[in-house]
Amino acid sequence: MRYSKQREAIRSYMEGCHDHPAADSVYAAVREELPHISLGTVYRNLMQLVDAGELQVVNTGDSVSRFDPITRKHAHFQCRECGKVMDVKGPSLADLTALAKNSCGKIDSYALCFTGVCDDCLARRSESRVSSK
Amino acid sequence: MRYSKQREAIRSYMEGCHDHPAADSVYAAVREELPHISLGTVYRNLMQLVDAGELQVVNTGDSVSRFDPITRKHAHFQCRECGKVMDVKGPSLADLTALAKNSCGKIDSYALCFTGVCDDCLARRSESRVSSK
DNA sequence: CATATAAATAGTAATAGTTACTATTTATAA
DNA sequence: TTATAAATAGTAACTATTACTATTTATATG
Repeated sequence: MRYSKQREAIRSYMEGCHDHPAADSVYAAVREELPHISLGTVYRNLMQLVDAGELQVVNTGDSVSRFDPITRKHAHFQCRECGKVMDVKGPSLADLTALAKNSCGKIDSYALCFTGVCDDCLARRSESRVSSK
Repeated sequence: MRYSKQREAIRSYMEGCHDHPAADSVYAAVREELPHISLGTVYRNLMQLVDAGELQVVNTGDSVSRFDPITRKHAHFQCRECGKVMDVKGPSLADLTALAKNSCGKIDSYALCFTGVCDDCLARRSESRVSSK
């Protein structure tokens, strides 16, 4: 894998990025620094970084792939109101397989995404409830 | 929701269908009975049946929506070799939220899909290993 | 039973996310 | 310095899904 300023920009953007952006968000962000970068380059490099073990793909079930710089397997939470995705610590593969009753094959990974309403949206709700009274 | 033979065919096909087909598989299957049914009709009716609580959407993370006549929330297992999706009993929302450490908001649902190699593919593997010796 | 009407359909076009292709640029080894 | 292979930008293609529209059809009512 040869150096390229495009990949470096993507890598350094993703490094401290904990809001699980989809490719188009990464594209928008990196374009501030490299206005001529193409969306295809963003996709290609994100996948290369995944293959290199520097990123992880997160699929919440809403038809877009998101990217996470924390490569240790972990659960996520997505707010159905604002769409935000957050990390969830706790469940390990061992915990989860211990709960699983079926013997369908050899389990070696998982994807777990919780759904609900995030604290911010809950707060926003009660704010507007109060102010409308 | 008015009767239609198309919806009835989709409903009765899905009723006893436990292999979690995607829309295109449902389309192919129902076309044997109704050769002129259109793919759009299949999608529309599958979603209507989901809205009516007769089906559930299953997202394994491979970019297609699958459909499941068991509407009680449950986990799944997908074989990375053959793509097959199976039901997994055991983990409940209560079990899973008990494991989750973060307080990101109010969790009210989840999607859990295990990944690995199914028993059939494991058997196929050892078969070919034996026969190639 | 006839018929009005609103729901559903088939067929097609459009959309979103993603991948593939290709001519050109660029990192880097010799 | 230069050869070369990897990477890029830009565009086209692809897949899953949704939207649109003219036509058909289930069904409630007179």
